[in-house]
Parts: sequence; C-alpha cells; structure tokens
Amino acid sequence: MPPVGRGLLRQLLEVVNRVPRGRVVTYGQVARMAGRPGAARMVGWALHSLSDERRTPWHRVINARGAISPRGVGEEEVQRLLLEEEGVSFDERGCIDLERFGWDGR
DNA sequence: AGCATGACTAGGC
DNA sequence: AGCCTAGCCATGC
Repeated sequence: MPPVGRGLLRQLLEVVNRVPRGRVVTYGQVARMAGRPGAARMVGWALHSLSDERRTPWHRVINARGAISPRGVGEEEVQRLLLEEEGVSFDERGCIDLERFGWDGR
C-alpha cells in the first residue's frame, strides 16, 4: 500500500478541508485542485490514513461516477449517512448528481 | 532502477 | 449500459 508522503498529504487535505457542507468533490478533482493532476488514486490513500481525523470532511469525496467508492465493509453506509445529513441526495442507484452537489472550488 | 500496490479514470467493446 | 483494460501518480522494497 502506497503511504502518502507528508507533503502531499497536507496539500490534499488542504483542498478537502475547503469543501463546504452539502457539497461533494471527486478524487480526480481534489488531485487537480491540489496541483497534482492524475494523482486521484493518492487521494483515497490520503483519506485512508486519516482514520480518526475529525476536522477533515473525508465523506465529501466521491468517485467520478458520483458514487461512493467501495472499501471496508459498512464504511460506505456511514459516508452516505453523513452526506444525507448534510442534504446531499442519492438517486435509486446510489449516485449523487454532480451537477447539483458538485463543488467546483468556489 | 524495476515492480507492486490502490477510497481512481477515461476510453473501448 | 455495464464490464474490462490500460493508463495514472507516489511511495516502499
């Protein structure tokens, strides 16, 4: 498993920390906004290494399809719940409308 | 330096 | 419309 370097980790979290309530961003977006286009896969690991970080809204990061990326069993449901609490809605297939809830950095 | 590893993606079929 | 494949980046061995 590729541990994320400290510097990169900081840059990525800086972006994620800016995502407002009720909005979501994709992994690729975060990478781009952090000045590391293409490093989408690293974003997931950055968040993975958080574990107990409460300051970072890790749940507002989803994949390009607008869905929650599968990982440990049960974790997805937690993320979905947190998002729904903020007013983000899912369609019948479990996807979020990025046109409505996507955050473009402004 | 080469290879494996992933909460990813875009492009083909 | 799904599933598969091949690129993708950063880090460790």
